[in-house]
Amino acid sequence: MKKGPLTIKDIAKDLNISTSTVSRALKDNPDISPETRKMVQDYAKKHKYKPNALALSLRTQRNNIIGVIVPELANHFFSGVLSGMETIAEDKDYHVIVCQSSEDYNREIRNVQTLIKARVCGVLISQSKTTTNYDHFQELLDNDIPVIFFDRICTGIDTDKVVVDDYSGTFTAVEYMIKTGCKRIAFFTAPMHLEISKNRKNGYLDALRKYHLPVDESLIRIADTKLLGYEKAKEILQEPNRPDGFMAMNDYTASGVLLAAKELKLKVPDEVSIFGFSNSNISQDTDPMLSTMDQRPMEVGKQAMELLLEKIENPENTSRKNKIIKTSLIVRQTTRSLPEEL
Amino acid sequence: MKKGPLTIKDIAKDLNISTSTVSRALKDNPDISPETRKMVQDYAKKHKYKPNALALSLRTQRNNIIGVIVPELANHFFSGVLSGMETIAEDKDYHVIVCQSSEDYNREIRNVQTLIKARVCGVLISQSKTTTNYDHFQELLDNDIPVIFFDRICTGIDTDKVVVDDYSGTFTAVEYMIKTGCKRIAFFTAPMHLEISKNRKNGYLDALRKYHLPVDESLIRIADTKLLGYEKAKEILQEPNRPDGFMAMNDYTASGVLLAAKELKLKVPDEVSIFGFSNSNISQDTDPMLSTMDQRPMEVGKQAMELLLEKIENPENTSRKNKIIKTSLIVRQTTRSLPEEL
DNA sequence: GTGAAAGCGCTAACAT
DNA sequence: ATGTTAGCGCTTTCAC
Repeated sequence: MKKGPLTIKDIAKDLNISTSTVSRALKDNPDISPETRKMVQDYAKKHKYKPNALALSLRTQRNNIIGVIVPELANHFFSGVLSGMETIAEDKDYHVIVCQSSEDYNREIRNVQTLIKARVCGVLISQSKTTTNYDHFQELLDNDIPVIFFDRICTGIDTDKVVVDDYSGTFTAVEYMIKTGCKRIAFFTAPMHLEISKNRKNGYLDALRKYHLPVDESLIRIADTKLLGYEKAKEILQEPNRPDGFMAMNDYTASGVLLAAKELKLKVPDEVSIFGFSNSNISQDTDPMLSTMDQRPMEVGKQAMELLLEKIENPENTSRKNKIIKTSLIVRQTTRSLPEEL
Repeated sequence: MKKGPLTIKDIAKDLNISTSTVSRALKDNPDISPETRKMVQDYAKKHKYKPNALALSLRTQRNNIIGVIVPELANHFFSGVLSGMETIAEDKDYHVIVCQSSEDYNREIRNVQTLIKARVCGVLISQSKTTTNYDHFQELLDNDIPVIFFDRICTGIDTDKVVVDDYSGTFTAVEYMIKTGCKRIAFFTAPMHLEISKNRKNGYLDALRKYHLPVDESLIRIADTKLLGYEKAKEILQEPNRPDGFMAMNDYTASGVLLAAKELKLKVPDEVSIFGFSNSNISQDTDPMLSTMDQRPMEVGKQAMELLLEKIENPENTSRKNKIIKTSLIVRQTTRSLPEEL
């Protein structure tokens, strides 16, 4: 009676052959006679032999583990992204180790150390909001561990990235409102030092320009929470020349705008159109339900993982790749319908 | 110029000592002279030596990886649970590998195979809704891999479990409504064959009994979605002897009930109290915001992970442990305030 | 067609 | 106080 899991050695002893023969037979090596192969394979199946992944890793120096660092797991977007990553990884026989930075720079550093120690063969990162120094990311590269950033990308490190197309997402949403009759569209955004804000603003401005609508700076406000959305909308909607459309930073802000409009007895979407962003759960909970842009978290996750695995499996290819994930328009009830196409 | 990461061998060669001395010096073994120790440690730090976890695992037959199988990652409860697990694991230097079954029995089987192959040292499972056969779980135990179930426990396998206290959560919520003046409380539940429904119903009934309120079977309805909550509430609220309180299966159902009450111009909470369950995001998005029971996902995750690590580190202790995580009452705006305590 | 032996990185008996 | 050796499970030359 032996202890521990069955090894190649055990099989060899039991079958009176050498370990190398067993090893080869298991991989259907044609050098080995068909009879021996069959014998070994039958034995393995019968005794549920499972190769020791640890020993394998030690030899190949590859453990097929991918590390992922996200700011927060309990978040609709990130858990969706992780879900997408999982899907691809499972397909190609990789495992995913998750770490959360909890938006904390120091914890993020520890996450990186952990992953280096675990000798993962690649890392996917969406950086914490508090991270401003990138030495720890560089350390990954110094250890020859490929890194891909997604969503919250790090512009200070030269590597591949996967981002959501904020520019054209915003452009499309604003264009939709214009096509459905809006003439004065307000833009509620996050602080302008963020990359995301700049891209969204450009999308907004370009849509207005395309349709020759005037740009009114007073319609552009910093508001990225439900409360701020509510307050600023209430303010702006009581001015003489009130807007007839709102492009919000996210669904929470949009829900605040909606609240303000309802309180002012303005009809949504007839008098005021509202567009959210993210397609988070809340967008289906409001009444009327929010029109919004889906950021396709699954797709972000899948693409990032695919990019990484490609890089791992073709290390000689050093070209930079940036993927931009198109958002997808979700028209619900806070915007009007498109007029019939010609 | 050598390639690959620095090994003990490299250090030994460079310092003209043996690998065992290096190994010992790195662990501050007192057998080694302080000078040698310092020399080795300084060298290691300077050259950023990192022990090869793979080689270590091969020796110790332990890789400090924990597998987790959840039905769905993009879910408020499960991502919270995972978050809690992560916290504990990180503390004790374990890694977490996530798998999602996507509520699919066959995928769950594959998840289990994957984890066995990866030779994880323990597994945490919340089973898929479609799982009715437990052979794959048994296989984990046959491979000497400790298993803990959480939330969606498997009653067919003899192992430790961590569950949410549905009984007393419901009891507490119903009791709260009674204390704040409700006399006729409806109970909206999921299908009664589920463990969770039975436990909740018992909590509901016992609370009524404690305060000598009559049980009216017509107030107990199957409703576990927003739509069903809306429909059944609308129905029941228009009957002559309408209820003045609702205990819902989850926050979605509760939001449907709220919608119905608002449409019928009933004042919430003055004329109708409503309790949700889960403390999911939506509970803060409704107007008024829902009173609900928090299921403390973090706590579930932490406790499950602690139980597992204890089992891994003390394999000789074979006693069964079941943990019941108390829910916590969250009073928002769909219930009245408690009268002043005496 | 099969076996013996070396080696992946590290540790721990067992020398000296 | 330090070095030598064997071995964790597996693959892969190199022999025969």
